[in-house]
Amino acid sequence: MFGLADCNNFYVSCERLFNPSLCGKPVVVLSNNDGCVISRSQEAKKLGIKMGEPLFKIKKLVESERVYIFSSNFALYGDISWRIMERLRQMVPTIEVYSIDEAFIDFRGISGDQASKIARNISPILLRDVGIPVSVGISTTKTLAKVAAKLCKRYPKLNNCCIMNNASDIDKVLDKFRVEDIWGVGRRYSKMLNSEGVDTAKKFTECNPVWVRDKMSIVGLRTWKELKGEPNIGFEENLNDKQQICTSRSFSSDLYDHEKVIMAIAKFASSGAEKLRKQNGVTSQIHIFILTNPFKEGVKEDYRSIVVPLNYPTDSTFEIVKASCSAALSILKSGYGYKKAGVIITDITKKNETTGSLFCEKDLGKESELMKSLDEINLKYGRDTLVTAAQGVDKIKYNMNNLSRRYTTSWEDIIKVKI
DNA sequence: TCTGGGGTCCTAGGACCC
DNA sequence: TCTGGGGTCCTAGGACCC
Repeated sequence: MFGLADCNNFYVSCERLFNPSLCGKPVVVLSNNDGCVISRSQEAKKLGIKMGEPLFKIKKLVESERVYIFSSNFALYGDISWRIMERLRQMVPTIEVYSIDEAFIDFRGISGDQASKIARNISPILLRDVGIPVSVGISTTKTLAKVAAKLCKRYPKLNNCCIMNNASDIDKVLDKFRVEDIWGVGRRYSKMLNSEGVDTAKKFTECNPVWVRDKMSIVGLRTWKELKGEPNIGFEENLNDKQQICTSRSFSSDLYDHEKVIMAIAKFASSGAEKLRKQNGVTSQIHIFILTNPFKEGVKEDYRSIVVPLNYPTDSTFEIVKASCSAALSILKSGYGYKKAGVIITDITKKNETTGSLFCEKDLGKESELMKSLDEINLKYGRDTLVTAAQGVDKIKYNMNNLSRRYTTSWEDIIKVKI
């Protein structure tokens, strides 16, 4: 059996944890720059607020219905997530942390009865020890466990735990389960399937596998097999090392000043480099991209990206910032207002498994020590205590007008709460 | 006026090799 | 009129996820 533990309305639940008066009220959490809705309480869903909806489109509703609004506070959510995962690890054999608010559980080698017994305890214990409501679904494959977890959210009488293991139950569930709700079937595929008359998960399992493979590639076929109870998606305990690290932001206004865009790129590059060092990686290739506001009509539109190969694999902030900035400089065009930019670090290998370069003139050992000191100083005295000059001193403006405190991770904020 | 950010995997097609 | 067969690697783009 496989299980899935999935936090309910995670970001909203985190905000409520430190502000219980929000319980029972409509609450939403916004994306960076206070752009779109990315988490909604049950009450907010009931008001018809959709996932991904821009804030300005629901302004009226927010005012008339007194919806509580929060800017995203990832320092808080990340820390609460870590607590959830640590507590979960103590209860079950093995977990795969799948996202900030979800973990798969490997129950293989344990009897169905025992797995069910454990599963029923997870939600009450996490609620008691961490304070976050969690749905738990278990079944014979990851995809079916996803279905089961979704049922918990649909039927409160399940008490946040749904065990789906006999064939006739699964059959009944799939018959009522819409194809667009299946994990792995997105907007495009559900539209295609619907147009072919395949509107339920059950009908999907009755499709010809050759047809499925043809229309939805090998990925779709895997989903098809999983729904029929045949495990086809691997269980990965260590998903920590990223194959690419992307750091990007939208700006609060269009930037016509190239210098400002370059400063932002330098900042993205250096925070990417820091994440790279955290996983002991080195990169030999970076992508830079810049774009104008695609929603704005009547202005000149531009999207540009460039791939920069590096001379030798590196984790140095200096190298990565330098390469990123000069690449960005080469693609920026005057007269365009840039709304968003980003740096993607790719071609990542392990630092200790990478051979040095014959033609590198730098003392890489020294550079490594320097980076270590840089990271230590920024850890001790706070982010951006020490930055590259390219990044500049002036902060680039982002909208963040409804930010809660970092209740669990910032010493200043912890003190404030106590007072 | 205001529209997120960070990932994964797969496929097709081009450039190149012998 | 006729023009091989078998590969690899890379990239862009598309699909999906949260």
